[in-house]
Amino acid sequence: MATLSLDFYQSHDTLTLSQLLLGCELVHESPDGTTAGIIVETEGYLTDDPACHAYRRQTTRNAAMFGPAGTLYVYQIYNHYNCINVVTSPEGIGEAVLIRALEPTEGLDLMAIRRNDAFKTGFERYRNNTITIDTADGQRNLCNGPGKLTIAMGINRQTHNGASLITSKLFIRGPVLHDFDMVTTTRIGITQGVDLPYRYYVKGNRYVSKK
DNA sequence: AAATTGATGGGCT
DNA sequence: GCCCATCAATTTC
Repeated sequence: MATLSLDFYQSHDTLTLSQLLLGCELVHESPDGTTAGIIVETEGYLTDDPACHAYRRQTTRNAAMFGPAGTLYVYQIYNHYNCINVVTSPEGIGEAVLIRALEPTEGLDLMAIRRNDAFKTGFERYRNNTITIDTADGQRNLCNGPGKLTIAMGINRQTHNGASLITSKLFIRGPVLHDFDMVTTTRIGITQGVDLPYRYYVKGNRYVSKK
């Protein structure tokens, strides 16, 4: 399946893209190896939406959101975690799609190594945690949340915030999942705009972070 | 089973 | 100083 083009990111509004990205495959061809997973859960953030990081003004943190469509916005949340967004608005406007969960398809062993390394260097209380991919539960645990998938895919703020999904080693391939039912609901973990139905996920998919 | 809480970085309200 | 688009252990029905 072909890599999504600039034209694709430019041709739809943010909420449409939030839905169209479901079933597409996020791929990272890193120096350590390739990992990939099907996007099964997204949230849209709009410029007139109080929950959006770009709601007020451009700052050093949210600057990438004001880049062209197809730019990656990576931000840090709650200490050690990062979350990734696809910018979906023209340059100068800050809208994006948060990728909240992946169904892993490639490089599960590398994902587990990265998650386990993160446990060792992360919060002291989780240092003894281990993920194994021998079980279905272990595999489900790799990428079923925005903080987890960012670790498993080897994405970090330093090298990926502001990067282009069109020209870099991190990109999205066109839909590999077809004919699924989609659930539309409210977003998770926010304190503003809590009633807006901007969260979408693949119905029945076991890798979705939360029902 | 569900609700609560601790960890403690980095950018601003 | 204060506030988080989280994760996983712990506590509480």
